[in-house]
Amino acid sequence: MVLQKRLDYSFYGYQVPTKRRATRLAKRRVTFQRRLEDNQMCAFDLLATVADNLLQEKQNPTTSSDRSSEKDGDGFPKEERQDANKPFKTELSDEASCDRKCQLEFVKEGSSNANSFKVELSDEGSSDRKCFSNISSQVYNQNCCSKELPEHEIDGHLCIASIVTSSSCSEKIVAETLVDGKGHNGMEKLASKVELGSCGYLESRGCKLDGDVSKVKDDKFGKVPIDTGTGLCCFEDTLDEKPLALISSCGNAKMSGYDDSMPQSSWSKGCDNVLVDSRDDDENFSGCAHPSTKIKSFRPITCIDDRKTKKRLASKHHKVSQESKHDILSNSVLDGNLKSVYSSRKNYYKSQRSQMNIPFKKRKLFNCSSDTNSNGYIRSDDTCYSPKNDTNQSVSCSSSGMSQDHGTSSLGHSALRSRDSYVKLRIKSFRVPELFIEIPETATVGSLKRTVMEAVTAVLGGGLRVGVILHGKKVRDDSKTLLQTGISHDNHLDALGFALEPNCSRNRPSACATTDSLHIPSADMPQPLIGYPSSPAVIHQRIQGFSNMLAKHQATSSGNLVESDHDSAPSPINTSGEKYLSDSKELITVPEMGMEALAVLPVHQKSKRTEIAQRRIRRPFSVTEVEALVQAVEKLGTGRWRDVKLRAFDNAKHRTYVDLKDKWKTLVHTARISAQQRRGEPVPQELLDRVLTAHAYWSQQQTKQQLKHHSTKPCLLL
DNA sequence: GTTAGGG
DNA sequence: CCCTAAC
Repeated sequence: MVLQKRLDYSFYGYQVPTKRRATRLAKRRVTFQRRLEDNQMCAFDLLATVADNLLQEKQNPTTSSDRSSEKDGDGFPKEERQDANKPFKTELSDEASCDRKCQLEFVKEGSSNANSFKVELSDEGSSDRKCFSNISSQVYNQNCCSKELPEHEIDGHLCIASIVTSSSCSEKIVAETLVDGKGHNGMEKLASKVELGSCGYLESRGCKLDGDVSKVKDDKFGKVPIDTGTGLCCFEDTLDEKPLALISSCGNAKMSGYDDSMPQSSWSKGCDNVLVDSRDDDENFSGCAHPSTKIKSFRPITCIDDRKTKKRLASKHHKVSQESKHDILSNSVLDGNLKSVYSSRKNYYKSQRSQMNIPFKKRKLFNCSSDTNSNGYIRSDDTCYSPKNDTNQSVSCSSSGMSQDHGTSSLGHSALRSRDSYVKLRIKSFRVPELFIEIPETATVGSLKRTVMEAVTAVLGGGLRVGVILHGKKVRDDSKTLLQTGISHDNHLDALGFALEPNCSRNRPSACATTDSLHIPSADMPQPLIGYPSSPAVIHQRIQGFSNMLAKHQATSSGNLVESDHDSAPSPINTSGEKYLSDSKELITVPEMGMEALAVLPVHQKSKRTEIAQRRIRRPFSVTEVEALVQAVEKLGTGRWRDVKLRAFDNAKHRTYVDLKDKWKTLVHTARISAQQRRGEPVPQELLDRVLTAHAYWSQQQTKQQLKHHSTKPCLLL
């Protein structure tokens, strides 16, 4: 099973209504428009936005006109309308019983080319709908036209717990996205560290990612039927048809309700419903289950002309991606972040009331599409994974940094504002690079958690630094004052952004892995899990860029052996992947900025990124591989790397002959140094001895050859 | 496209 | 692993 998890997601550039309409009808027809360039909107936001509106409706059941009268000057409804203590209910079947129910429906609008979809709010039969247009250049897969979200009862606080995506076009089921609370906590810490002048930053509450409680508990989750009939939304990328990622935000989320020891297989296949329980400390409890909410989104990927990119773009990969496009399923889970959003909203109502116009700007998301980005803005990406192998499943989960959003910032627009000459910034979150995890279905949830934790730790532990971006440019001069730089309280700081950047190259791999992995289709992996024991060890192997690979290959005595491309999955072959790579490694955040700013920033930085080559993920050679290499070299010699590759690593597509040559080089070096000086996974001395022997032998042969040449040549000349 | 070697 | 020169 393949799990792709993004710890954070972001997007930017969609417009939020600036005003509530005067009439009820109008009010309910709020159109959110995203910039085409972004071409994507994550389901999370979509839902969040809708939920936001729902919340308002709930709070103000009256018509908008009535509501307006109730509003304060800033237009925020009074808080007392919220019934915070009332548990959030999810009504799945008994609609009639719900006094207030909202149905979120993703509807394809117009022809397939309309490229827009709506989210309809059906409130007691009425058709309130919010229309999102241009969410994706191409939304909806042919097979998936509409998505229906389960009804949610709104109770004071909305909670759209999860968005699970699955593809109706494919039988493949999406795996679960698990978010390890720890991992997220790490992120939170990260974010909090950078936060400047935070006001009212709240700890994100732990959110549990739960299976569909209503059903899962009974059948051990996993039996929840996928409701393809309701219609799934598939966002297809028109640009290059690459599979896009799914977005889901996973804040502090943790799996609960599952037995750690339970094999994932029990739920990985059938459980496409993920329920997120969001608990709010302020409120007794609020949770919501969203069974069968499925959204599939594809992120548009722009092709880059980068030479390197091209180089690395294995045609096969492209191919695969495209092929797999249909197969891709991803689940996205919305998590507690949403909740946070609402809480924050709540706070707004409570204290600030000024930002009504900018509902969701709070989630600052920065997307950097492949074409954009240069300064580490990352497009909220998406993750797509589509293993051909049925056994493989992919999950993509992106979590948004929204969890930190508590709406406490005093000003809606930009976080920056102050009466005095202080610049107040509030960084809600930094984006954490995507992680790519592949784990056998038979692994336990517990091991999954550990794996995720490991990956997260690797990312966060790599050392980070903060970068400041102003108007799309990195501010490198640390000695300048804020004023000199243009970061002053009376300036519009919309264009100010921060980025977490790796301090060293260390983070790169991880980022890459995650990013790339998305696009690597299953096709790419000839032998998915075959030949790999589904032991925990394998799991480690799957964590690209982080842990040592403990791959246990079933060494074939003869030639070809070793890794199929599992590991290569994460390979940065994709164009998008490449670009993102650099992006990924940077955690990005921006103070609350207006939407425009968000949209604009990436653009500024567009060009630069493209040029940054993406480094392949580091894939330490396993002992098995080393053995295969040694064996091949013993036979073929040191000058025939291509043959060595074909002989022993033909199936390991991520190992080029150059890699093998390099490895041999290091092996020779390793063999010559003392054991104490060696690092990484220890190579058996026996192998090292063979390396030295073979190296000596072939060096001698080479020398002989050269001598021959030298001796013959002169003769000829003479 | 391969090799070899420095980085 | 990357990059390049050299073949």
